[in-house]
Amino acid sequence: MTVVESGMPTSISELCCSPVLAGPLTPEAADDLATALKVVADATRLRLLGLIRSQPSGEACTCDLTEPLGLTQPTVTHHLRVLYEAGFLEREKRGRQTYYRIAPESMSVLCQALDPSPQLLAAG
Amino acid sequence: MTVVESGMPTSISELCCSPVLAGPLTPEAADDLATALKVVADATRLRLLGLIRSQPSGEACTCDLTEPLGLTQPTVTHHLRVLYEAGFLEREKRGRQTYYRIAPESMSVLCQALDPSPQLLAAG
DNA sequence: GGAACCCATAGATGACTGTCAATGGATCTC
DNA sequence: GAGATCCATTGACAGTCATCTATGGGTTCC
Repeated sequence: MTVVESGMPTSISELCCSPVLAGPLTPEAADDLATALKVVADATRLRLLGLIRSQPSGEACTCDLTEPLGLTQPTVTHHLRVLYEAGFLEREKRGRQTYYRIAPESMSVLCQALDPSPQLLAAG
Repeated sequence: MTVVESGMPTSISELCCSPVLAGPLTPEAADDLATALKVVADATRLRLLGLIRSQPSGEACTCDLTEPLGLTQPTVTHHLRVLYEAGFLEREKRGRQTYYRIAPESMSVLCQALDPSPQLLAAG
């Protein structure tokens, strides 16, 4: 059986579309943005995103990721879970393996919230 | 006397211009990017950036920032120092006060390292 | 059905960090 | 110069988190 799961939109989709750093932030808005950034502000998770993105199929299962990172399987699973629950990854269970894909637009949303520069505003 | 200090380019300018998340990252590159992201992945520091940016003069001194944040002066000074040393803020000492400004392009550099999406690549 | 494989969970531990109180240094004002 | 003001530094403490070992739950293959 094939089960496709969509990440519960905890942090990413909360950020909406306005470049918040254009003005002062409410404590709540700052917390939401900081929570999403904390997920990406980790070297292991950044490498996971890079590894998954560089796969020809655009996806990777957990066992593909432990060896290049040099970490144990529970640690890799932990980081994949964090990325998934924050909305940066999609996950699909096929047989014994769980495949992860980059959630489209997740990075763009984060950047647009961070940087109110002209080219980003023009693109939106 | 007026002393203008430029942030020692610890993390931000190390990130260069290539969208690293387009492919797999070396442990060193991942560490550099994560270090820069950790600086911004804090609600207090995000609010500081927003407050400074929203000043009509584009700059703010420490005493302007403690009260709207509801934090003590040493804590605010600590966060301003972190942002400065990472290259997100410029600082200028005038008399008793120290004024902080947003370092131009610092956010754009971070976003370009994070997001290899078309509109960002086209702008570069 | 049993063995092998893949992944998730639980619990423990060490390291990092955000915050504060207390203090010191530098500058302005009178 | 004395006092006041602004900022930086230090040391301490509590909370968070990345990692590991050990274990359990499914799935495939023989």
